[in-house]
Amino acid sequence: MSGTQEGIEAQDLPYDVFAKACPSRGTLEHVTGRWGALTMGALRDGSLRFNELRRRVDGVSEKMLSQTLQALERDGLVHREAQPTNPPRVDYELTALGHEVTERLLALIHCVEGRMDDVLAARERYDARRD
Amino acid sequence: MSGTQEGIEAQDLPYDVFAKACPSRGTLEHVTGRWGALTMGALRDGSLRFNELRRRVDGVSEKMLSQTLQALERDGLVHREAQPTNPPRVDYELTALGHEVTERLLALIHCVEGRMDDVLAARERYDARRD
DNA sequence: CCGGATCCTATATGATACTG
DNA sequence: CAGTATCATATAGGATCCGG
Repeated sequence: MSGTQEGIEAQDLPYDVFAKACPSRGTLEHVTGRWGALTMGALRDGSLRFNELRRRVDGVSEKMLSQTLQALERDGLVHREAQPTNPPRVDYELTALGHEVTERLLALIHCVEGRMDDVLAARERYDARRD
Repeated sequence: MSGTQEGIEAQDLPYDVFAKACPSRGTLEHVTGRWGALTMGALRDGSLRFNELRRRVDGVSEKMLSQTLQALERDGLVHREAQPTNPPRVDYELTALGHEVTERLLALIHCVEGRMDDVLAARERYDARRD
């Protein structure tokens, strides 16, 4: 037991995000978090510098972008390439693993974006029913 | 400009999650949020009652589950079926829209779960390099 | 240009008690 | 059972200044 999804095509994976203590839960949060998802999505088409990323990920602060990138780099999803020049130049790009994850992530994002009209309509119905 | 992803297969979608003010960003957060993702994933194989969900989504509190379900219901991703019996019985299930989203979500989750060994190895390398 | 350090606020989350 | 209400806390997030 212990909170896992039982039966039903359980492939006996060693990692189960439904279990409270599973480390995959943390990584999933890095990937799907507010800034993690957008950062990885922004890097899909190639490497970007720090401030380029800041502009693409509209609204992110320096602090959060820095923090987000470090978590993604630590998880092996993003590679950081620093040039010891002055002024410094740092490029970020997805690793092979990062690309795999980002593909799924973008499929999800595009799915949501493509259905937003339905979502907004549902919201109006929900709010109306609560007068 | 305005923070959108330009060029590159831009399908001119009306909604762009990279834009700060786009409502899709909020919905994406409901879907990918700590409890939203797990809740939708748990509902994939059929409807569940409130406390069944609580047990499947290991670690969620009553409050957060309730709050999460309301957001997902409002977005039209989850349907709530309440029976006016005593004691009350309430079943939650994915809507058609919810299923579409959840499929993508689970593809992402399984991708992450299946690559956790790589992630954990990357973490050790990262931490070692920082002694 | 790329962040690190600091301070402060908002929000998310958790624990507990209570109700129909 | 299925929540809501309340209180307390942790964490996320933002603004700003500073240094390599």
